Amino acid sequence: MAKITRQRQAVLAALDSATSFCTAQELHDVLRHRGEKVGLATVYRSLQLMADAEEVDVIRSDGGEASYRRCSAKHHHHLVCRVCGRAVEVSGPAVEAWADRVAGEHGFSEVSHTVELSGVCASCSEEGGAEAREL
Amino acid sequence: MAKITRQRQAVLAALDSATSFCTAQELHDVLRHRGEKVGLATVYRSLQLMADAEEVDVIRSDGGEASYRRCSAKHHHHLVCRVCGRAVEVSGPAVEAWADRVAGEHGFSEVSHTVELSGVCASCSEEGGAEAREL
DNA sequence: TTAATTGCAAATCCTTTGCAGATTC
DNA sequence: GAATCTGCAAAGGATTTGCAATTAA
Repeated sequence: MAKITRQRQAVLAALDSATSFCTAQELHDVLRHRGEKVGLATVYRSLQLMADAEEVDVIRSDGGEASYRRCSAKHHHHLVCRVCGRAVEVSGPAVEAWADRVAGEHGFSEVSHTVELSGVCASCSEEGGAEAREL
Repeated sequence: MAKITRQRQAVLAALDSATSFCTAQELHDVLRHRGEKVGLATVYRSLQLMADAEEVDVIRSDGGEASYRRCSAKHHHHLVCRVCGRAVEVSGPAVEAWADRVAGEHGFSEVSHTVELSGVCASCSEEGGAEAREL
């Protein structure tokens, strides 16, 4: 079973230090800058394993790439700023309830849902275009 | 502006006859079987145009492919069966309102949201594993 | 020791693009 | 006739995979 290798820990650490969702390639860059030598394929493989073990969340961007995020135990969603990329975690009891109800009405069970909100945060909309320097 | 070509109409027709979401490649196959000669690239291009014009819905599957579906004019979401792939359109006034409120609370504007529900539909869960033969 | 893991590069898969010829308006 | 399409094949970008060398247990 799963061995605890330097690479695996590095990927986890990179994931932990990320503010929001990251693609495998972004994580690979982070590791590279940190001086950790980890192959891109290994990053992909590690993320896959973690995703299978449900240790990380996976979402698909519009471009089709997979983004990963280490997830806290509890279920929640994200509100991401389209301009600066800042993300806020929001819990949505209302949404959870809605999802269950709607699913139930249609006879569905074992329901899971994906909810992602995006918009422009206060600072970015005021300044009319402050760039994202923080990634 | 948009020309009405045989290929374009064929893609639209294929999309209309589909029960649920289809990938570009699936649509291409459908057309092929119907005897319509339409290049794969053309299918992609048509779908892109339609998606831009908001004439079709686009979602990303777990595998990373884009799936398209002709949609009614109004905004709505989908409840998809993980087993047979059947999809139900659900409107979510509750979700829309929630999204706006949450975003507002965090100072975000120009909010958009993505919501997809998946589960196992009644027939599939009863039969404990009836396969999806219909695609 | 030994099964699991890594790295690299080649291979895949989905999607996009360049371009010459065909089409719609 | 002019601006748009289409098809094909080549190009791209993300992710996967084969395999020999490496490493944790």
